[in-house]
Amino acid sequence: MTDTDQNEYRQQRHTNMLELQKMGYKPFGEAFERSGRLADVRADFAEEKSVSMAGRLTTVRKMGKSIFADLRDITDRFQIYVQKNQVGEDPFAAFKLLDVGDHIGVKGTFFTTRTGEQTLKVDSWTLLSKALLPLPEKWHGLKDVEARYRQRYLDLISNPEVGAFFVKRSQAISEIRSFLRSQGFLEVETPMMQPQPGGATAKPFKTHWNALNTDMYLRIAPELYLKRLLIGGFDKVFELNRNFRNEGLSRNHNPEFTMLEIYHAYSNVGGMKKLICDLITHVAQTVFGSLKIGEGENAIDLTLPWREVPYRDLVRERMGDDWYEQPIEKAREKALELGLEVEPDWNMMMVTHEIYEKTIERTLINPTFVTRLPMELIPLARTCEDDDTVIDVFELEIGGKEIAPGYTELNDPIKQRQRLEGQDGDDPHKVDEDFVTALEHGMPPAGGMGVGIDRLLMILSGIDAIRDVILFPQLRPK
RNA sequence: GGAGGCGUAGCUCAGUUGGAAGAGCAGCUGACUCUUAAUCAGCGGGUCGGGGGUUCGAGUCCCUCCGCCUCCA
Repeated sequence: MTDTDQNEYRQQRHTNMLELQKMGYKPFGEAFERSGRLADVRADFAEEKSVSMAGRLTTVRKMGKSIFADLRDITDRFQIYVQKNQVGEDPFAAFKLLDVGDHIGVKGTFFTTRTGEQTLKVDSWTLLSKALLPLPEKWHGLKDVEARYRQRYLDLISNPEVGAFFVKRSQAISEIRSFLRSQGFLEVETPMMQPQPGGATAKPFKTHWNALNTDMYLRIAPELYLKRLLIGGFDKVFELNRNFRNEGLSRNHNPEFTMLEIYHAYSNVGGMKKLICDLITHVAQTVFGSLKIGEGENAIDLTLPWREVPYRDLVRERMGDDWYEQPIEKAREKALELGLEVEPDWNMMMVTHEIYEKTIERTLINPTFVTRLPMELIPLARTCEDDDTVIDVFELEIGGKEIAPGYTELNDPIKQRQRLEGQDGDDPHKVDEDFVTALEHGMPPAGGMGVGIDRLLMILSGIDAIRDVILFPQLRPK
């Protein structure tokens, strides 16, 4: 018994492979020089022109002494025509042993069929790689959600729009990098393994460094290292890479996700605001071709300028002008009426923020900068000059999702220590002494910003599950 | 973690009240030199997610485990 006995498909294809081998074909062939990708070759189509192309055989229409078949690569599908008289008796017989899914290379000349389809008349062909398992069905494609993620390669083969999106994702990432570079920002790489996770409030993944017998954490944010670089004199830096948070899976959460963090010395929250407007509209325009996304109720218009509203004004606008003047009991009642669960010991700020997160945030469809958030929510940024109970910050909301928070960064080491101690009062060990020490050496005033890239791409492409914008989303191991 | 839904051929899916496991595509055999979801004729293909139970009899009902989806925490 061998594993080729597993099912009739593998067995049949194995048999076909052995037959081809007998006829002198190498089932897992060699390099093949093609004139170009299928779309490029098609772009230069001319009657009688000689070309070579390679791809995966996706459909085969056998008609006695001639065969029509489709080749596919990531760019296109192209029809080839194989005639017994043209290629010769043995190569024709061998071609009939090919299976859907095999990679082949072909050489021949262009012609146009009676029905007007650009086609390659094959002079010779070679086997590049045998597929021992069949592809998903050609017409319905692969729909099984689990299989699509666990075997993404099958998804990419049978659902062309999936591949098209990930090409756009790659272009968007590339545009973000070149845009920031053109503005004078320096891309840097900081540790993904950190002795102490910081820069955000989230559960980290823990791992162990054997040689040093010490626990390490996958980063939840690169922030504290990027700020060290500001102290070191890099005045405009960004990092575009993965963060890890030890949380569950959902439509909007993958435990590893792509984050862009940007820091600009001598700038502030206003500078960040300008930068994110320019960055997002640039990517929308160059990669997705429009500032308008979707239709109907949830259509998003990215046309500048974007709305800006202080947090408390927004709350008053939705909950009534006297929201902050009422007793806390009344606020709790209203939260309960909205179907929210609030704890009896929550204060006004906590109840209000619950309402904000659960009911108000999701209604902010067109880009909205929510500014002046309560200090308790954000420990690492500065308070406003005119009011030290609110933070000089924005949260950019698009499509009902938080896309990017931007700050005027806190560079006062004394206040920073107080904030960190206040945040984790029970466990003073969690104050990152090394970071506070760095601040004591003097960090320039700066604007800083984080951009959730996966969510941004969901917005720009109109895709509503994070799994569909990540090539290999995490799933429970089988 | 909680509630609900789903899991049947390689793929996409049916399966009635508990009574002989089905279709299309894919595969195999044959015919066919302009087809394109090729067509025509014929033939094979199943651990009904795993395990247990009820029953004369389970894809179907019950329990349990696994995985996926949706909503909630």
